[in-house]
Amino acid sequence: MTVTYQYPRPNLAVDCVVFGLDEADLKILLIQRGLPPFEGKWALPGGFVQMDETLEEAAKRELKEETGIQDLYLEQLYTFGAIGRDPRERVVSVAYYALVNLRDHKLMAATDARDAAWFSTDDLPPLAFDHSEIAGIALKRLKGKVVYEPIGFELLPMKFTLTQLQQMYEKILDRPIDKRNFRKKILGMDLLQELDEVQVDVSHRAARLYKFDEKKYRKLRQRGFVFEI
Amino acid sequence: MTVTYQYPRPNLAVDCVVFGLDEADLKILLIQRGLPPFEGKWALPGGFVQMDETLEEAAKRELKEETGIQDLYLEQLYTFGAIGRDPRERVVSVAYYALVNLRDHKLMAATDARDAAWFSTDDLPPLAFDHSEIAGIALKRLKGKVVYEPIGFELLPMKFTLTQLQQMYEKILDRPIDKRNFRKKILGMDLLQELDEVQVDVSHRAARLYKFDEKKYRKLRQRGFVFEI
DNA sequence: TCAAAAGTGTTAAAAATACACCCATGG
DNA sequence: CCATGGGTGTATTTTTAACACTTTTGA
Repeated sequence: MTVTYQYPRPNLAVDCVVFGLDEADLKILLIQRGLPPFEGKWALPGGFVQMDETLEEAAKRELKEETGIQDLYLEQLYTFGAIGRDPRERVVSVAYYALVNLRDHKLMAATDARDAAWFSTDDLPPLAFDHSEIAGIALKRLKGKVVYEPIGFELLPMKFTLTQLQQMYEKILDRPIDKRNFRKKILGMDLLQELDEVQVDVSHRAARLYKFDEKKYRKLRQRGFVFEI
Repeated sequence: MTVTYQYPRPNLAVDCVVFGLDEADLKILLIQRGLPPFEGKWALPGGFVQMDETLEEAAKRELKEETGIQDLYLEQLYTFGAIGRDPRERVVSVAYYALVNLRDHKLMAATDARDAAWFSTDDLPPLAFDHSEIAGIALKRLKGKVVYEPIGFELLPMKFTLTQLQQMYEKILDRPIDKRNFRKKILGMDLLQELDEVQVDVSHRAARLYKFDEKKYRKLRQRGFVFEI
């Protein structure tokens, strides 16, 4: 299929910075490119926007195609439009960032990608295009946003302990948090639902499990409540 | 000039939400469209991105062409990519928001625009395309950002009184601020340079003039200082 | 019984808020 | 001399920060 336009148009793409958390640290999902340009190099998953899909739909489609990941928290980050950012031709890219629970999402590399893998945010390989810059901006946004919106829960399993929650913030913000003050604050918000369950298979006292109460949060926010760590 | 591509591409545009402040309230700059679609309707200034310019350059060019405004604080807001947002064809638009000192910028409507005018943010006319939504998101962003980045100064003249500064925040945030506490806080940040000048032509005690010290702010920020109202 | 992490309150310091009067100037 | 907005300090409340020991559990 070919099309003709009266004026030239930039190509429009989406790129995704997918964050995941494991026991060790905060990670980003990268794919190894199977095609030129930058063949063999690591890059953010992404691709061109089709005419019948929104930007967010394009981001979700590409993620699924290239990494197998579905059902995630996705939010627009920034649009990158520098002239030479793609060596072939003009490409403007709308970047998204996503948060997933790393353990729930098994990777499978597919179309256009040789491989897909998680990389620690403080040990990223050199990336194709301007993807290092995009990843850096995404990380900065995540650090900024996680403290005043309850998005960090997206990185955890549905049921989590207060220590897991605290460590999530410590890893993202890269600073220690006082355990007692943290618990006081987070429980005081009345956003967590205390479950009648505790950890299993741990060789020490099992911690109580909690889950984030989305419904309660929405109600509180309507009344002017602002989440804050 | 015509061009042929292998696959269809969305058209790429920019739109600008320009905020200005006067004695009365916070305003947005609109143009009255001189061409279809939505001919005669009010809309955000904007237009298509050319191949040899970045997104920000496109935004600045369109603003200058359509309203005569130059030299302003400009920041990317969000990219809008819903399928039917332009009735003619698929157009993805990168929205920017800008802050100007209303009195320094005389408007002159030009290309594609019949007219350009300032409208109070709480009394906007119905707008073309999805521009009402864009304006709403821009206002929300401004309210959110003005409290933790010193961008509000862009709305004031270079030299301003503390009362003007306070009223700027009151108009944007839409809530009263205590005069003494405000002065204590803002002067305590050590970001304002106290000038040896006072207001002229006022029929009461003339207030001292200040200016924002950009250099000092950058230094402080490097040391971890975070601006906050 | 030991190792490992869970769980729990109080005190001090800092920051935010509430609040009212005198002063300088021009008309 | 009056109207208008400019300029200033203190007391109270709220929020944040610092800090250490006992409990539970499985190995």
